[in-house]
This record gives sequence, C-alpha cells and structure tokens, in this order.
Amino acid sequence: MSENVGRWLRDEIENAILSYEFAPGERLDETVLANRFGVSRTPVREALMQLDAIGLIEIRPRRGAIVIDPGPHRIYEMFEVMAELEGLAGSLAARRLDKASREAITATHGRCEQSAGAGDSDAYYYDNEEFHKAIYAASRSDFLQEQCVQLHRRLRPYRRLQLRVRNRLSTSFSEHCAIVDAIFAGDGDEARRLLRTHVGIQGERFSDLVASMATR
Amino acid sequence: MSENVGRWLRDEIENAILSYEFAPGERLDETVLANRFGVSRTPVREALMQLDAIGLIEIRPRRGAIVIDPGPHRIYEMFEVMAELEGLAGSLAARRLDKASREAITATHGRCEQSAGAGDSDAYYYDNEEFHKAIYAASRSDFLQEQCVQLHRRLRPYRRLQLRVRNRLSTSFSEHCAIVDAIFAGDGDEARRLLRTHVGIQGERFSDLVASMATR
DNA sequence: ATTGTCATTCTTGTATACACAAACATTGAC
DNA sequence: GTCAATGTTTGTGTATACAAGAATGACAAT
Repeated sequence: MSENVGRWLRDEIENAILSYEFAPGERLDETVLANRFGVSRTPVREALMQLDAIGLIEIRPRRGAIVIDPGPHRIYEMFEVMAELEGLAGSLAARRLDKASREAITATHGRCEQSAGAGDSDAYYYDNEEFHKAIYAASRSDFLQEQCVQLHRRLRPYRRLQLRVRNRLSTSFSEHCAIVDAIFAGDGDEARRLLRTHVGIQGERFSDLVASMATR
Repeated sequence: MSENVGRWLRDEIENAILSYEFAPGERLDETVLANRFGVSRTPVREALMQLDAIGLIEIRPRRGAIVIDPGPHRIYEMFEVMAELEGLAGSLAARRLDKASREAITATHGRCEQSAGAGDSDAYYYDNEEFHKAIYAASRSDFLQEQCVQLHRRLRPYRRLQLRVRNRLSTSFSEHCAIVDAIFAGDGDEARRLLRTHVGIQGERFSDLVASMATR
C-alpha cells in the first residue's frame, strides 16, 4: 500500500483497466469506487485525475470519467510508435553496451529460450517483457527507458492476445536471437531495423486479428 | 477559464514552470498557490497530481511537490527521442501526404521563410513550431501527433535558447527546405533522416551551450 | 402519441475542517 | 560545546459538507 492512498488507488484502478475489469467506455463512478476501496472520494478523485493525465481515462467536466477505448486503429498507431522507440533503444544499446547490460540481456534471452522451447506462452509472455526491458535499460537513456516502459505497459493487454497465435512464439524467439546478435556485434543500424520490424509486426498482427474478428 | 478550476490551474502552473517562473527544484506550497490563484487547496492538489503524472513535478509523500530539474543530460535524451518521433512523423507524412496537409506544410513553411528572411527570431520561433506541427498532423497518426506535441511542449524552453545562436536561423530554414522537398517527393526514408538530424542537432547544440556555460 | 418543459435527483466540483507526519528549533544533559 | 530528545510549528493527507450542473422522468400541451 504505496505510502499514500491516492497512488495506491491509481495503480489499482490502472491495473483494473488494463486487465479489462473496467471495460473501455465504462463509466467510473467516484462514490462507487470510494465504497469499493473503503476510502473517501478525495483520493479516488486524485487517482482519476492522474489516470486522465496519463491518458487511460477521460474526465469530461461535470459528467464523470469513462475508460478510454483506444480502438484498433489507435492501438496500431501505438505499436508503430513503440516500434520506433524500441528501434532507437536497440541502436543505442548496440553502441553503448557494457558488461552489466550484456549480462542482463543474455540472462533474459536465455529465459525466453527456455519458455519458448517449452511452448509455455504464459511464461514467455513474462520473460519477453523482461528481455525488452533489458534492452531499454541497455540504451543508457533514462528518458527513453521510461517512455518505453510506459508505452509497453499500455500495450500489454494487446500483446498478450497474440502470443497464442500459431508459431508466433518460436518466430518471436528467433527474431530475438537476431536482435541479440546485432546488439552484441555493435551493429546499431541492424539492431534498430530488426527491433522495429519485430515490434511493428505485433501491430500488424493485431490489425489482422481485429479484422478476422470483425468478419466473423 | 477552462470549465473547471483544476484544469485551468494545471495549465496555469504548467506554463509557469515551462517559463521558469517556478524554477527547477523549487518547492510548490499548496496553500501559497491556493492563495495566489484565489481558490482552495483542493483544485490545487488536483492540478499538482496531474503535473506529477505528466512528469513536470515530483510529489514526495508527506514532503510536498518540487519542480523537476531535468538536467542537461536528460534534456539531451529528450531531444534524442523527439528526433526519432519526428523522423517517424516525417516518414509517414511523405507516404500519406494529401492535399490539405500539403497546403498546411507549404503555408507554415512560407511563414518560416519570411521570418527567417527578416531575421526575426521571435517570429521564427513561433512559425517553426507551426511548421513542425503541420508535419505531425500530416503523419495522419493521432497518437504520434499527440506524443510529438507533448514532447515538443516540454522541450520548448530549451529550443528557444538556441535560436539566438549565430546562423542557426538560416541553417534551420535551409534544413526545412530539404525536409519539405523530401516529403513532397514522397521519399519517406529521406524525410526521416533529415528530420532526425534536424531535431537531433538541437540536442547537440543544447549540450554545447551547457558545456560552454559550465566552463565560463 | 409525441414532444417540450420543468422539477427532482444524482453526481461532480469546490471548500473547509481535522488528523497526522515531518522538519525545525529549543533546551537540557553529558 | 555538542548531541540528543522533546515540543512546536508547518504543511500534507483524508474526510465530509455544501453548492452547482447535468441527466432523467413525469406531466402537460399540441
């Protein structure tokens, strides 16, 4: 319970939104939330204001807060930006790689290999996240790292959908291998290119998924 | 006075921070702010929470809010990310250019030409901003556009410093020309490359500036 | 039957009050 | 003279009360 109730609530509500417990478009009633969490309205409002600032909900003056529904197109756009940022992170990582970062990447990459080999998509989902975070950290750019982590977080629910797709798991891992090679070889441009497509593909896969669901 | 006091205060305080009225490191006292703006502490707190979420200030539990001092290195990192995002925007703009965007770019580019020719760095500062925003819009990616505008806003104070540097004004404009050519020619890769260096240079200039001030 | 207006009710927006924690200063002891 | 402990003060964190605006439903008029 992170020091003050406002922050705790922010994280709590954020998780609820990202896990679809609060559905997109749903109205968030301050009083209801306050009762549910056993606090007064004040910290609830503080949490909501923060989520509004982050862009997860929208507060319309005098009309309450609703969960933002990004919509397939906007999610694709977010993947597009994510791909670009990850590409930059990879490029910087390749140029600035030091021992600690190299070991972190090797370790997380190894864990991905295990879970991919075992076909455990839940484990891979988690290990994959750590692998990408290791690359962000290796970029040695605090700001970039923060931006990447934040976007990654917002895209998390949509990533998860795709790992169940046939062969995606092993394809993803082989892409990781090429990325690691490029970074360790100090080839920034190649790392950038590989990461950009690696992440960009997820946006396209997501579009395909939505398209196939729409025609169904 | 934007509908509700909280938002108004958020914008008001944000501007005060970005214009250095509230200096980096300065402590923001809720009661003082409330008196200054003639409101109670509640909307002040809401504004502060939002600014914290955006990353402009830091609220340490039970110890109040302080204005974040990004520091030269972090500002450089921010320019680095900005360069990447603008590069993407330019690349998309080149591919997706339509009539309206083309006209918007031409118009803002023309205004830059005038103010650059007149040597009016204040006017150029404003026109330059509009020019870049026209490119964001031309990318046809709402999310990217929002991200760019937000980062642009945060970097605004540091951009301003540099336009006074000798020859920067005319150099900047000639870079604009090349960028416009690439976008209008539909050459996404070239537009990306040019924009990346155009913006990246600003980060480097900023570093130079800080270095020269430090040795002084 | 449909539409428009008014009133009621519900929810948000703001203010104020109170509680509690942290920083600071003052005093006393070693 | 210095350090520690305690009291005071200041300012944040939470709750609650009150005001104002929006949604909803009912009733009347066309």
